[in-house]
Amino acid sequence: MTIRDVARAAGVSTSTVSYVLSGKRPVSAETRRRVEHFVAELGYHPHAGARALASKRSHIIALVVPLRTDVYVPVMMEIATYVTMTARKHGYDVLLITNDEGPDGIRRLAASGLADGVILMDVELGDERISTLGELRTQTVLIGLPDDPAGLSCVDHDFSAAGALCVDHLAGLGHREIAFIGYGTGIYRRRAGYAERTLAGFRARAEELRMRFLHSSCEGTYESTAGALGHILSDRPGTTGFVVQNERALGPLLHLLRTRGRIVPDKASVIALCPERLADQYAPALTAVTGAAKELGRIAVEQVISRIFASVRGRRPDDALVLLAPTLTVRESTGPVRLSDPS
Amino acid sequence: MTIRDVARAAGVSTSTVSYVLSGKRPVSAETRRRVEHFVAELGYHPHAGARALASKRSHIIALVVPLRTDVYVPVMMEIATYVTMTARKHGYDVLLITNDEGPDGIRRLAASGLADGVILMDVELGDERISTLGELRTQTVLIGLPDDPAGLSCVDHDFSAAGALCVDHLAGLGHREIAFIGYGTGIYRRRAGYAERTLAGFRARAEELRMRFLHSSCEGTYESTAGALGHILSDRPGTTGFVVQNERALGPLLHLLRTRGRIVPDKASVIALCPERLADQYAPALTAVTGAAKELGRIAVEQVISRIFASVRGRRPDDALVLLAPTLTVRESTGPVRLSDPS
DNA sequence: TTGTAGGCGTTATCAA
DNA sequence: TTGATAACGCCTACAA
Repeated sequence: MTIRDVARAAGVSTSTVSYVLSGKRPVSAETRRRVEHFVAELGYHPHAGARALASKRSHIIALVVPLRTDVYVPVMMEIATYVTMTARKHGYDVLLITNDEGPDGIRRLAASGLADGVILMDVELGDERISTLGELRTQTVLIGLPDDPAGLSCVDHDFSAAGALCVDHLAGLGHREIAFIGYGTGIYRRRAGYAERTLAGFRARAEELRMRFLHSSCEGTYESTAGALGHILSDRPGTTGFVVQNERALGPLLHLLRTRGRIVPDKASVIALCPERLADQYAPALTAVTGAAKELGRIAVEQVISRIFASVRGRRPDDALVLLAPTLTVRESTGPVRLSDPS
Repeated sequence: MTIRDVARAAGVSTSTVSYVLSGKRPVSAETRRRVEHFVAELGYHPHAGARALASKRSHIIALVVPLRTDVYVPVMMEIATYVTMTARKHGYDVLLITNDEGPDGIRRLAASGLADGVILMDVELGDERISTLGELRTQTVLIGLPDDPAGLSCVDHDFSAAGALCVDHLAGLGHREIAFIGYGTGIYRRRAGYAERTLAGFRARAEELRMRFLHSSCEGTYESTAGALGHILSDRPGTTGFVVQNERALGPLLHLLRTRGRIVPDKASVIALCPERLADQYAPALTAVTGAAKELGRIAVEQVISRIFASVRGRRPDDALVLLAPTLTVRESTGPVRLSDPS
């Protein structure tokens, strides 16, 4: 089943079939109808390799996923899913690449013409992979935000705004002494953008509003959460607001606050930086600041594709930098400060 | 940078370069060395499309992932990761396909020659996609177990054995009255293999050992977990062992048992069917029955590849059916039954 | 509006 | 042990 079979069946030349399929030159309505009819009837699909060879475009986008498991995995999977669906909508397929291949993997994709573009997930501040990308002629988009995004397009959540939004919400409820419970120290050490930037946004806004605040790292186990809370409450017993960016610490924290008599939300407010699905799942349901994973995936794909188009037309692609605004959803875990009664 | 450039540089013909790379015919040590030298020096990678066109093999495996989100996502991601890494080790790349394309998506992959083989994840008992696969000449492997796996290869965890293993462990500790807390009813209705088969294994073994048992569905929220536990304890107040196959119910359940005075493991034993990482994370750490996700991915890839090889050589591929034995890891949440003291 | 034909980079067959 | 060369299926510039 090749293009010639379709051409013969429809009584036209192969180029006409090709043009009907690509739309790159006008075809009379009648011919187009006949060709499309036989394409459908014969179940014809152009041979991907032949097409890539002749057109110099594979219609494949590579998605590089991290091997690390400290990121909240379901979110990555959700992004990957939306990347795939959006790509398909534009006639592209998605190739999955694990990060362990490193820069060589991307070089291979570029050199073999396997991928027209690359989407790199989980980019870190100071990411050493970024410099390697410049040499290649592959179009690249980052999900994440490196120190220097020159020559690339980037999409990410506006984590800084998310951190600030948490502070604003708590401040608006009258809290004056708050704490940030984040990820384990390893994550800050490797400068994961989502951790570093959220904390920075939190810090800046808290200082701006002259609030007292504390930052505490937490590995996510029950013990480490207990440790973090212990430190906070002994250093700053007056703390009433908790901003939590650590999915695994949420359950333990709620439990610990309860056992310590700090009933949420009457005696303590908790605001989570986590996906909606998670926030909904606790009792009390958590007020949360969230970013839309599907948007990330969609925009990343549209950015690579637009870069690919530009480069095909011989233009230098514009570098885009999109930061998605976070959303605050108020649920049951935050409330106005009540002066602690002496009872 | 094509094969001709390498050939010229090494002073040989293009076919010699090709044969050095593919190893499909003997090449003198000296020539091989020279060719390999220039391949590396020039950073040559064969053009994927051209290769696929000439050889009729794309060296790409398609991985079809479900869109549904009720499966425990990190496990799917882990499988996908290992599929990718194993595939690379064998010189294959992995194309990500979301399930929303349905059978047409797979037809497209086959017809366009984009994929040499397909791995279908999250296959259900009575899966309607299976029948469609027979028509295609693509080699297919299922992760999961359909009612009728004829003409296909399958890999999956031995969920039935896992269910039985839980019963055995509890029985060995002296429990005589146990309960199974599973997923929401929707999952059983669509006959997800991991749910149905685990429960069947649990049932069969419990009956065999003449234990009293109950099955309770649970959506995974705090409320539904409370509901499930409430039913169990009112119907069978003597229940001392809990088998839980529902990641989200674990936290709530532990908390509920504590508040009801059924201290784990002294007054109640809990055994989880979940990944190690999760089991480790609770206090007390959970005794758990687990399957190795990486093995699943690895075996699936090796099965497709072996099928592809067979079909290339004109043989009909053998249908394999591999069920991976589960592992029991005893932690802190299970212990011998203590007769409840009257205090 | 449509057809003809050259070429894309590899593989593999046939010779030597 | 190696080389020349005809496919592989499609795209697209050029003709008509």
